[in-house]
Amino acid sequence: MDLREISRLLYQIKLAEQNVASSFERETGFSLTRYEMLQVVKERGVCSQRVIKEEMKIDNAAITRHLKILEEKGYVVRERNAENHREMFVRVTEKAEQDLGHCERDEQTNHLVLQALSAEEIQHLSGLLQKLNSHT
Amino acid sequence: MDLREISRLLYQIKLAEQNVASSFERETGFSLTRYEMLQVVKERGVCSQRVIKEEMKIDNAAITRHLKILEEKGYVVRERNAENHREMFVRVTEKAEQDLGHCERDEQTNHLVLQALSAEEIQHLSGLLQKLNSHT
DNA sequence: TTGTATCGTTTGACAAGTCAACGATTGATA
DNA sequence: TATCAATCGTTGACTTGTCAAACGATACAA
Repeated sequence: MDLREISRLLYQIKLAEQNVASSFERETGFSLTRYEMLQVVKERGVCSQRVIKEEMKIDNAAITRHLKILEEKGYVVRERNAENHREMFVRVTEKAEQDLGHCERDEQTNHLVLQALSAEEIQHLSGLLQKLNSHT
Repeated sequence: MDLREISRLLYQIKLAEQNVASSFERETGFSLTRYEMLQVVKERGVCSQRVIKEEMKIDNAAITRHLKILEEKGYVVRERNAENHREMFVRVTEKAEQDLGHCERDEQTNHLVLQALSAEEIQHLSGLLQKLNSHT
């Protein structure tokens, strides 16, 4: 396994990422990152940006900017934590719940991944990625 | 397999891409994309940007910009095709060959992927990605 | 020969990520 | 208690990708 073969593999991962992310956005109307972010916030009810950062492994700056956009679109509300004014508390709005539920219902079977891979293959892929990601 | 599970999987792919790309760059000194680009050009001897585009599935604009940087660093030379002045012919320099060979020798076993996955697992991952990528 | 379509590349405007520097709070300590 | 350090978030500069518009060849038709 020389460097050239490794780079081919890594480049395949890059292409896969680009393909799936853009098809996800095309099909749902949400960017993958913002969809995840809304789900993370929704599942916690209320949470600080630090929690989002730890959960999503994404840079603080990116979070601030995504939340600003989500706020403008009326998907989240932010307010300072009264007990600790450094923290911003985020929660999703009714509108977000509705729109998320909406695309949940719309896009059941037509996703790129489901077309390309069987359930077992997806399971397998997920396991490999988890192993890869856990090695920092 | 609902939308939430799909987005989790896709987000794993995104994280994997970010991890492997940045560790590749840290370890070799080349960005993954530019390394691939140099290899593609090197393997063909001389080629037009259109060929790079088809091989790498990357936008034209990105190619132009990467090549500009590689040219500034002395890794590639570009000249118009004398038979068709629309095309730019690209080839790698001596310096590129040397530096590529250099990091080839340096970085044999310490790559993230090799630490995380066995040879069979890598094989398997590659197959799954290929299947995924071939579905557009 | 003169449009006109097409090709290959370049450029500009945007999206989404990084890092580093900053600012406001809070907590710890001398 | 005054100061100093750590925490949380924001902002600015940069990278690397996209798409769309523009550009200079070239090819082909009338």
